[in-house]
Amino acid sequence: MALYQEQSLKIYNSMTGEKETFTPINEGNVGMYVCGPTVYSNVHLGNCRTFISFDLVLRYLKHLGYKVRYVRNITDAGHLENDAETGEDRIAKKARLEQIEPMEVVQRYTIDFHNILEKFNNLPPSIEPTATGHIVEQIEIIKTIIDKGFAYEANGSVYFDVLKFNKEHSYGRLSGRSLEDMIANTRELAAQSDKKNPQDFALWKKAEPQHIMRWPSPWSDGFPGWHLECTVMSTKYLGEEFDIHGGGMDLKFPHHECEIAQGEAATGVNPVNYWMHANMLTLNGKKMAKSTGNNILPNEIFSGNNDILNKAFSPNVTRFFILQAHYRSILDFSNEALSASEKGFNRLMEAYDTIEKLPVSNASSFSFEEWRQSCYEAMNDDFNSPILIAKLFDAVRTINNIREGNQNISEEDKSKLKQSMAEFLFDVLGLKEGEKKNNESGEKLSGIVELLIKLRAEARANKDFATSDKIRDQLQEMGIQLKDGKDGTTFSLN
RNA sequence: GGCAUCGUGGCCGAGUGGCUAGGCAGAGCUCUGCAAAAGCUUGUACAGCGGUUCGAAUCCGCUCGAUGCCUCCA
Repeated sequence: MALYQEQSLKIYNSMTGEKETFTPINEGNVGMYVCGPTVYSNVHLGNCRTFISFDLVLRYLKHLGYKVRYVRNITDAGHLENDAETGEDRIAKKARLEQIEPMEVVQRYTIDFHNILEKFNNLPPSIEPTATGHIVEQIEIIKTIIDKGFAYEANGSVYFDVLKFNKEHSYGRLSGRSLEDMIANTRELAAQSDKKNPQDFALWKKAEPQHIMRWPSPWSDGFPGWHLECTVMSTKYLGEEFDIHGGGMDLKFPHHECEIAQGEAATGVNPVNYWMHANMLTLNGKKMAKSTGNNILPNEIFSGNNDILNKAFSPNVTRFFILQAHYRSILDFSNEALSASEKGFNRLMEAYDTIEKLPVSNASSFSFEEWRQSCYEAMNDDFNSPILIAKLFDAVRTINNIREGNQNISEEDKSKLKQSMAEFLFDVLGLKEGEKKNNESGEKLSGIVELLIKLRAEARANKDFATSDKIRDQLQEMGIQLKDGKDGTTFSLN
């Protein structure tokens, strides 16, 4: 029996604003689509938060025994600067500025994106399609939408007719807007536009002569609109109706709203059952964004080479910091918050390592099953990783108390606890087991330190504290921390 | 201006109509030759003002403040 049959997962659906019991279309299988990055620059930590959030979702679904097809796209064309009338393609702009081919830009930042996510220990998607690889499909769906009467051609470009669509369906459900309000409050300057209506959005844009990224189509040599690629690639690989669609909160409107419209216009059915939106990461209380310079790059965190942090933090700790907040809450990034996470994280991992050394008793003084189920309940409640982590810290206290002889654990519970902790820490939260000093020089180092510990112990036995303190203090200066415990001295590298 | 979200102890962050997470910092204690490290113990906070209720920080209203979207954005 799969775990998902025992556990009742609830997901907050942005469409309804409520937590709903998750039931996939095909039992045991989940289709999930997440909007990926536009690869025109390095991903910053804010971008990463979204992908880490959905990595948590993916991992938990898999842990529950679902077979998940996870599709995450790469936007390598069609994403314009500013508005669609005058904007320049982001990729093309970068290529022009750096005097390289657009595909070089795409390649460079796609590689960067993959590297960073790998450092964060994100699982790769099942399929990672690109917009430029699906031009044919995008042209086909535009034809369909035109045939159904929800799009029109104007001067070589094709626009989605929002007003027409709104008469038969409804536009604005996801973001809680009404088209009437949008029309009443639009700040659109009625510039030279081919659109019938300011709310209409481009499905296909005719390329200006200087525009280098262009493809032939029945309407013009041009390029697809940004919203279209996600509709095409999600439905191509997951079906006209699929389970989960995710993305950053800032994509809710207009991007996801347009996706719903395109999907319904083309197929007549609502494409997505559960909409999930990850909230923003802020820095100094403001949204982290490339355009404003208010951001930090993952590599700047890992190296400590930045003005915000006073030291480097590992990808593991950074991931832990992100998971200590719920994915739907705004999270503020700061040196203090990250150091607090680091300390907590280290304590958690040390307790995990302690489990196997615990003395066992005939019976446990606590209920393992109750604790385990409380961990599942946290995750079942819309992937509440902060609560799960709190439960893991409860286990830390229990583990330490057992070690101190204040509590007991049975042989059976001990192995179960170890297994469960590993599952939650590594499989579900996606943390990496500490980088062990598992190489040859590491072994030699620990041999040397063990020797010094022995010498120091001898000095202490002879009450030669000058020597013993010298060894301890100098090792400390080198970043090797000696820890005098009940059963001898151990050490750790800072 | 419109739509939406949020405002929790020194800091970060969950949650909830009464049983009042968790982490970090602080304090006390244990251990220690002294330290450090580690461990244990310890915190009644929920923007303000009204209202509903036996009871609200949790529901409703207003005020103030912050943020997001409305144009590209994870």
